[in-house]
Amino acid sequence: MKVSELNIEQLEEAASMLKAIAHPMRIAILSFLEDGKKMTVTAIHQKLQIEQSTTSHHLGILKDKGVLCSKREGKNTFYFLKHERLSNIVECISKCTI
Amino acid sequence: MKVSELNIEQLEEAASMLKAIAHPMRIAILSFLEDGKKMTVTAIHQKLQIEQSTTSHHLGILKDKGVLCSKREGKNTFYFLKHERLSNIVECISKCTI
DNA sequence: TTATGATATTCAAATATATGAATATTTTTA
DNA sequence: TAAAAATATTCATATATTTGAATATCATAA
Repeated sequence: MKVSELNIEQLEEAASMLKAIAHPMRIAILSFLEDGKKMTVTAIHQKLQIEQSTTSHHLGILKDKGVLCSKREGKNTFYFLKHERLSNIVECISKCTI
Repeated sequence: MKVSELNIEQLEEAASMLKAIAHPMRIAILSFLEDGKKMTVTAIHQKLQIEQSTTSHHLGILKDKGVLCSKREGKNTFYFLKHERLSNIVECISKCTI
């Protein structure tokens, strides 16, 4: 499908997904999860040095908008990319900002 | 450069560029400008059926954040993609939302 | 030089997003 | 079952974004 054939619903869904990604901490999270890696909330919260609840909010946004998936294992919840392809967005935007 | 090596300034610049794109009308604008196409404010405003001033705001945001360039020719201002590569983002996000 | 067309800017109001403290929930372990 | 660890949710506050009417600016042509 050509991008120019996107209808308003598709434009809104794409925008909502991009908006979820468009935040410095959330881009960092995506970069941690390249190549199928999985991380817990605590691991991300410690690596980013932001509050646990803030981290959980960010992960919730990414999951809600279809960027991440999660899987509970005991006390931990592991988050990971829904589509490997999504790493391309971060890579592409990085190349355009150099 | 690997995405995982991005520092906070680079993360913020990438986020700011992505945030500029992350809007249904602005994604539509990007789709109009694929393949090096150039369009005036009026043409975009008519094609999107949104107000002239709103259109100008959107174009200003995209230009300010480094997504578009503009070139005045007489009374008209033509807008076009700064990096052809940016079409990939829209294409990628579209594939992930199907 | 004035009128017209094209674009940009200012401003206000409505809406959305971000953050983190406090608290609740879920799961395991003592 | 009670305590502890991990995560999620609620809530309030601060900040940012979106929209469009009104107006200003810029460029051309009469």
